[in-house]
Amino acid sequence: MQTAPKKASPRKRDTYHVGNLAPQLLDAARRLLDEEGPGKLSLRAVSERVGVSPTAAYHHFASRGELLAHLAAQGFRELSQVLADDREDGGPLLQVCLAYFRFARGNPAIYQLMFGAEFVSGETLPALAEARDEAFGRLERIIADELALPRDASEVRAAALASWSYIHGLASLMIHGVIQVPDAVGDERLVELTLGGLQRVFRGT
Amino acid sequence: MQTAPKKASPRKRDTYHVGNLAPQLLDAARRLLDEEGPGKLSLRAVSERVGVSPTAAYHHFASRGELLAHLAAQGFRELSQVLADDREDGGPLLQVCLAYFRFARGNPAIYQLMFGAEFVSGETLPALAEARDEAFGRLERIIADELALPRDASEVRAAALASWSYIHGLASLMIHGVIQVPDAVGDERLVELTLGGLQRVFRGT
DNA sequence: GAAGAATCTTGACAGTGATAAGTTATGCTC
DNA sequence: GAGCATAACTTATCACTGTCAAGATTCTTC
Repeated sequence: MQTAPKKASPRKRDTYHVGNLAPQLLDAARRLLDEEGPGKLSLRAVSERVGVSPTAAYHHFASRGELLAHLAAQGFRELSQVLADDREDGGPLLQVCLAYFRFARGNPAIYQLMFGAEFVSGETLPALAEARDEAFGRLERIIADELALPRDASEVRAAALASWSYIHGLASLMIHGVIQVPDAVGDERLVELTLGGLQRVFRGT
Repeated sequence: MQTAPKKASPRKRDTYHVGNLAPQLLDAARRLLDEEGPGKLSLRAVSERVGVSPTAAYHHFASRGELLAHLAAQGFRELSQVLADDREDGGPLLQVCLAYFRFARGNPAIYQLMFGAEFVSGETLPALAEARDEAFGRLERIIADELALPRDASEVRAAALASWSYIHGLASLMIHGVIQVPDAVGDERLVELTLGGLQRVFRGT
């Protein structure tokens, strides 16, 4: 099982490579995504990295989109984990937004994929919707705790959706280079600043 | 120079010179984008729609990306217009968020392009950055008016960036199908609900 | 009119996702 | 173990994409 040539020689295929290919493909895709960014993520590149023929993936995924969807689902699971972990001291909202933002900043390619339009249009993979819903549910619970009084479920939902919109918007603008945060500012400061901005907006009203 | 056949027949190339090709290409691309969505927006499809050879665009745009960038810039100019127009009665913030959201809802493909990662990475077209900055500047001025007291410029900027993050995040989540707003709710209601949610969050803190 | 530049076309190349048909390994049944 | 059905993987190929190079056409300027 350990032939694993770093880079499959393009000359001749020596082994057939039966094995659990799907997770290997996902791993390779994830690494390729982090290293080269999306756009470089072709099935051929992924397959070559694993050392397998360009069309081998089709025996495990219906299409390129489905592979990407699995990747995105994995991203949502990681995000859920992050949101669950970083809930310690300080204002819960600030903490959670910071953790969210750091995840996006640290994994821009995956984040882009998670919320990109590559496959989201049309019907999505059930596992993806599930992972996404779970991440949002976690956020929702945190927001529910944040709100002082016990509230209507729909109110909690609206507040969570609004918070999600804000932090996702900030992350999206940052990732796509729309806002270039000067290095002197830093991520934490950016989140603090904008949260303070929101606070000021809603005090003034 | 008004030969200008409305729609070139795709069968045979009868004339050589079309005239001012660049705007025609942009127009065709815009319509194709609205009708078929991104992903269907290939240079070949655009060229064929204008009735011109597949590579004609390269005499007016350096690459496909540059054409898309011009399209995005146009989108930002439209958005600026929308933000300037819909500033009448009611709370300015709600009005402006509504206008913004309606624009995104009404032009999902262009909006996706404006904030997508297709070309934003790397150096962007100056005209695009300019149009984007102008749209944000407009938002910034609106937010400045919204805030009661005269404020520090950086505070205004932070508040505007936060507001932008929120409404962009909401639009992005909607466009990518992450949140499916039930038809019974409607756009206005969604914006109202989430704005109310934010208010509640920042009151409770 | 002719020269030269701008504009547009044809032809080609490398790369992409995807399908179809053939090849090899795995596992099941006796 | 032998035989065979099936899953896993490969090769060959297709249609499509962005892009470049070189040729054909039109416009401009003298």
